[in-house]
Order: sequence, then C-alpha cells, then structure tokens
Amino acid sequence: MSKIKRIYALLLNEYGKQGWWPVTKTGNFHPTYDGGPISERQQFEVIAGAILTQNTSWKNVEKAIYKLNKENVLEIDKIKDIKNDKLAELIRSTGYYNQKSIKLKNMAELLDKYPIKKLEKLETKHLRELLLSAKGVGPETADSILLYAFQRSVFVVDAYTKRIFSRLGIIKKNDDYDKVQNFFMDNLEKDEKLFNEYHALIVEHAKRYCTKKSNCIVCPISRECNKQIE
DNA sequence: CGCCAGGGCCTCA
DNA sequence: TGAGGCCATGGC
Repeated sequence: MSKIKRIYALLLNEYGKQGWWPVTKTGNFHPTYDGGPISERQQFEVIAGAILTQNTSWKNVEKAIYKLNKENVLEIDKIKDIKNDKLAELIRSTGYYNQKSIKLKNMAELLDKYPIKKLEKLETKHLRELLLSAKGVGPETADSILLYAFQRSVFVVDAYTKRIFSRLGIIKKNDDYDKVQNFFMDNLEKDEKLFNEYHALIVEHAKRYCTKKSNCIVCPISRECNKQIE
C-alpha cells in the first residue's frame, strides 16, 4: 500500500466517516453532516458555503447559513435579488462580508445564466474553468464545489493539506496548488467518494492534532511523520 | 492582547 | 511567479 493510502486508512480508522459536505435538511435551519445525495437547492447551499468558508472557520459559516435559512434567502433567485447591504449583514459572522456578499451575488448571477442542471452536463475541466471565471472563486473553492456540489472526482487542496503533508515530508511547503493536487490525483484511484472522505479527514486531523502549533506527542499518525514543523 | 480560521485578488518587482 | 497587503468576524 502506498504511503498516502496508508495515511488515509489511519485517519479513517481514527476519525470515522465525516459525512461531508454539511447541508441543511428540510425542517431545519442548521447544516448537518449526514452524507448521502443532495438536492439542487442543497447543491447551491454547498456552493455558497464554499465561498463563505474562505479563510474562515466553519462555525462562523454555520451562523450565517442559519440566518440565511431563517430569512429564507438561501436560493439562487433570492440571493440574486437581495440588496447587497442586507446580504452582507446576514453573513457578517463569516468575516470579509462585503467581499463575500459580492461573491455570492456574482455566483447567483452565474447560476441564473447557467442553471445547475445544465452545468451537470459539462465535462469537469470545462465546469472548473467556468467556476474559476467567477470573481472570488479560486482553485480551492472551485474544486470544493466540483467535488462536494457536483460529485466530480477532483482532489481539494487547502492550507491544511499543505501543512499536514509537508510535515509528513511528502510534499514541499512551497509547492503550488496544481503540483500538490496532481500528486494526490496521480497516486490515488480517481474515486469521488475517496476524495470526498480524504479531504474531510484532512480537515479533521488538522483541527485536532496537526494545528499550527502542532500536537505531535499525541498525534495518532506520528509514526508516519518526519515532524518537519516549520 | 495576539493568533488563527475549510482563500482570493491586486499590486509591484 | 512570488511576496506582501488587504479584506474582517469570532473563538480562544
């Protein structure tokens, strides 16, 4: 078994299935981790959440999603029509709220022009390019949307991925996004379910042990690690 | 009080 | 193409 597959097995054994991406179920206002197929409305919720969580803790995003649900505006048409100031106020807890308000409305415009049902028919490469053409959507956000909203087998790279795997000695900390992504995609089977779970496990591991000031002493995968802390 | 959080854009060299 | 500033709240 390859090293990255072994790491995956260890993390899965340690933390269990994560049930990503958290979405709001009917009759509720808070997103929950259940896994399973999602509705078109929930696809948009994932897209919005991917934007809102940029450089921000998910806890702060949950509060915003709660408010958006309570105001009944977490839909493409409603985000498109809502006043910028009103939207900014609802998502205040996520930080960068003025920029994110614009980003959400840009995305709603895009999805109004290219409905999700039509985007489903696009090849992954073309869908990725379209998402990246939206202001405020960079590679990580685009790939999160591809993987968690459209179930495309794309590996998501974030700051946690770089931190964990550079400490493990598998990548270099200055490797750019595409290089890290290619490393994972060249060394794992192209399986959407695997990519979904692996990224979620990376986030969990980074939060619990591989924090900025790491917790190597109690880390469950320290045997695999060179402990190359900055 | 400072640091960090499921980034991305813009500018400047 | 790489580094640095900027956006900003909430938890600890």
